Amino acid sequence: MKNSHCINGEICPINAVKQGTNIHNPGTECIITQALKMIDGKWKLPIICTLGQQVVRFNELKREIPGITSMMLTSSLKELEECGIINRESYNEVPPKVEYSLTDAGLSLVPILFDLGYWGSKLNTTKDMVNG
Amino acid sequence: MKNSHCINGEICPINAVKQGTNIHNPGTECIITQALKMIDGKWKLPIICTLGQQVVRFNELKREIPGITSMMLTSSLKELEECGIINRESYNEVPPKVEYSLTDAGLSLVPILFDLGYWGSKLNTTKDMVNG
DNA sequence: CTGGATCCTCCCGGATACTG
DNA sequence: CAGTATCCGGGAGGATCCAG
Repeated sequence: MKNSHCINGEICPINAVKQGTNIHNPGTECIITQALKMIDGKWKLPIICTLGQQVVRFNELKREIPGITSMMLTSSLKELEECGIINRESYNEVPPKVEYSLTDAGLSLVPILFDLGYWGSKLNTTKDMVNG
Repeated sequence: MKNSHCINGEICPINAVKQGTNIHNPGTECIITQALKMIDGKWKLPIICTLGQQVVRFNELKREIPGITSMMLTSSLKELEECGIINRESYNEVPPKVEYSLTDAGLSLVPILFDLGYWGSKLNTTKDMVNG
């Protein structure tokens, strides 16, 4: 069964993960860790899911995501843009108008996240049954 | 396209995510956020991937995961056990012997994580091509 | 409207020493 | 061998005010 989950003949993610934890090899980080880092942080997921299929402006996002501050929204959007998950379209108008949307890569991430959510909900259901 | 990603007719994860961010509704957290929390932390992923299909003892894990301390290994294993991802089997022997392995739920998580890793690696490949 | 700059708090995780 | 106990620093994220 070893390496049965390897992707396209690359180094087995299992080994890659272990390398990723090696402080002597910080450059060889696991691809799963890399992917998780892209959506890490308190507000990335709400942003991704709020965007969904839509094109949304800054203050719309702020309204749709209760509790987020301008600073956290700005920095989260910036990081998501830098790793290619969202598009940022700025119009030179007064007052300013900036529109955010998911890239194709961002759109392709959504079903995977829903798989993960479904996995978690099944797990909780099982636990609830065991606990009565 | 709305709700096109809904899981089994449940509330659309998009709405669930936004509820999850609502400080007035802390109990209604998004299933994706819940799932991500289960594997959150610096050492959860290395542990899961090191276990893989194997049954591994405490100090074996410690050796296989460079940099981890006993304390972080203990607490991470505990959290993973509590949410049903790993099994803990303790034998009453001297010296002590405790074996850890993935539960069925834990095993079913691995392919999803590899999907995520594959998604991330594709995204990076695309970016590299764009940047030359 | 779309952010930036500053200050502050909390807690994750590291270091070290100890135990049944 | 398989953990505990304690102390501590750094960074993520919140609050508030400011700006083009």
